[in-house]
Amino acid sequence: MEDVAGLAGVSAMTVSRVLNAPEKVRPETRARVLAAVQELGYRPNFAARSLVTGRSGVLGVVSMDTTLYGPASTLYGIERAARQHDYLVSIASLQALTRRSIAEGVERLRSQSVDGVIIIAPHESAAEGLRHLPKDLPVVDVGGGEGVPVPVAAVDQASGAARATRHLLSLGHRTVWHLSGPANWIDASGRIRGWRSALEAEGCEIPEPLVGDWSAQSGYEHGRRMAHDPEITAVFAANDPMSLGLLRALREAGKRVPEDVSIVGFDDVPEAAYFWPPLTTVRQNFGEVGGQALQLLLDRIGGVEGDVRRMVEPELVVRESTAQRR
Amino acid sequence: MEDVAGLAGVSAMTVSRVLNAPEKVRPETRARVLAAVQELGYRPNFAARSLVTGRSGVLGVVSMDTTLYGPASTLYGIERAARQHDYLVSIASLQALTRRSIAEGVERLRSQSVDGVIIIAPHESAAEGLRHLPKDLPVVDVGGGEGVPVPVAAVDQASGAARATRHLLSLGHRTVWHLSGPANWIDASGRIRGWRSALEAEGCEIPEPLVGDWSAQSGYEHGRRMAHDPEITAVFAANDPMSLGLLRALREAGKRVPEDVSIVGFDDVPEAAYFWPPLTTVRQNFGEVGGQALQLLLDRIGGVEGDVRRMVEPELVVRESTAQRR
DNA sequence: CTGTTAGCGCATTCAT
DNA sequence: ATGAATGCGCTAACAG
Repeated sequence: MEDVAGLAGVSAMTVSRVLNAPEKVRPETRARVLAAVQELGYRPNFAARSLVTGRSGVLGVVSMDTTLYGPASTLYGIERAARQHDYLVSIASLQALTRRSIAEGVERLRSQSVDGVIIIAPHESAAEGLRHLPKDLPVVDVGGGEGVPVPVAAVDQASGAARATRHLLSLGHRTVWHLSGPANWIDASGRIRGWRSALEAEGCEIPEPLVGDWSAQSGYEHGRRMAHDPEITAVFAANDPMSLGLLRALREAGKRVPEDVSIVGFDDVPEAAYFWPPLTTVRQNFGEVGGQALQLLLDRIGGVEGDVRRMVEPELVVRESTAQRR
Repeated sequence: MEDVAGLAGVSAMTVSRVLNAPEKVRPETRARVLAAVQELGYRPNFAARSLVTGRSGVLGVVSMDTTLYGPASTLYGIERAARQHDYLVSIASLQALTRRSIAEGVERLRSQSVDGVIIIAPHESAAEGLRHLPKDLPVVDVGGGEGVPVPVAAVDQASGAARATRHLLSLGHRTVWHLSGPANWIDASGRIRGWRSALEAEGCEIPEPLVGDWSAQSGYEHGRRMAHDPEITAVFAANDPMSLGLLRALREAGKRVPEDVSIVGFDDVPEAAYFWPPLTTVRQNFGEVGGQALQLLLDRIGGVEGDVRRMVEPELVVRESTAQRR
């Protein structure tokens, strides 16, 4: 910076001003400095600035398995939004969602002095972890449940599940079975809630939910059993991979979809339109959730207080895996 | 830090040593310092350390669309490996893989003084971008082509494609058609190369490759056309989503897989085993690639010179979408 | 093994 | 509108 100042014939201070508050410097001086910056290829030292301002310009994201479609898309949304606000995003991925591992991930990020952290941890045990966070670090949760002590951005799972269920009911099905995710996942319980309330509202019988583990394999295994039950004419599966497994199991057992059984999934992964048959499913706008989470975090960093919940509405995408009950 | 030093009755320097080179401090002193650190909840200031050491402990990853299975998995592998070496990973995702956008991503990362950058950009235009990188920044490329001027970690695409092709040939098919990715993607051209050479080695006719865009939709569209040609009994598709589209198109047209047409994909996404029929495909170990890339980068940061290529062998996973020619 | 001195590159404060 | 002095928190180099 001294060099730049020298070349431009000003003091280091002026260079600093040009970079941080250009309007406080006379245009001609500014131009000279900028030219010098260009010529010398000067790059501000981030660590030094951070040392004196106390802010790093880096945000952290703690997440489990960023390989899954949901977390990956959310992360992508966060990163895109962060870029627009001139923030960089660092990631800490977790092996498990225990209170300890969450604390550890946050700690790792914090030791690099991130300005705030977004936690993607749609699991009950995460809520516990969120309660024991350092108070002096702005934190936002993505997909968190009700009792979470920090701002939350999430897709309205219950609403999406209700849409799916009502769609099936409107097709004349007596009731709707549910292949759910593991019970201690926030998303899973939200979807169960929405499904159940939609059935209740219509006075339908409420079957016991079948519990899968999100994988296509678990959908397949449950599907093999369901195929034997002629009562089952409509199934709402809690995500698209399970729907895929379900689809295959039913077909192998000689059931036709949607003629014999209608199926609705959840997520709308890019491939869902090319399942066989094309899958009716509930689309989650993860990018939007990521953007909302970032905004919430920026607010927090800016000193805005209070617990906020930003809910994003999911959307039912009707394709060919659902049909009128016969 | 002064406070810690005071409480432990030592100088600030000793505290610093305890944190960075514990073996250079007498155990009892060390214990006292550690206790003081605990009690005061002291956290080293990262920016200050970085300012004086010149290293930040942060690595950058530049990638396009971390939503796709390949990049997401690679990123995950990198992050996991980085954690073991006490590095944090920051990401810069790109909208497009032009020379400009790559330079911009690297620049964004560099302005936050990352110690090195890994570029996931399996696209030809990226090679151009890689040639114009700052010389003073350690860079490693994932999935890059031959002429790339930096160390590269990648799956051996040609080898995987050859395996897939030979598998089909060994099943008695006269030749193998290829549904490729866009020509300017490194992976796509590597797979074309491997497929072609395997056909040549057996003296088979080499059909013109059909060019898709990686999406299930493009697989579907090409599939509709291919279904009319009775000559086509074996297809090697350049990734799993295209295979999915292909599968559906063929079936809709009344062709059976694998009885009428055999299909091999590439990637082995988690759902591939639940396609209908379960997809024979080539598994890429992205985690391994990520780990290798990180190691390469660490070497570079450590001053190791030279262009290195670390190739990871893919593996053929035989399932039920391929069968003997009838 | 431990302490002292110095300075990393920048922004804040107070002058001019 | 610009400059000079000061210190952010830490570690490298040297001294003891």
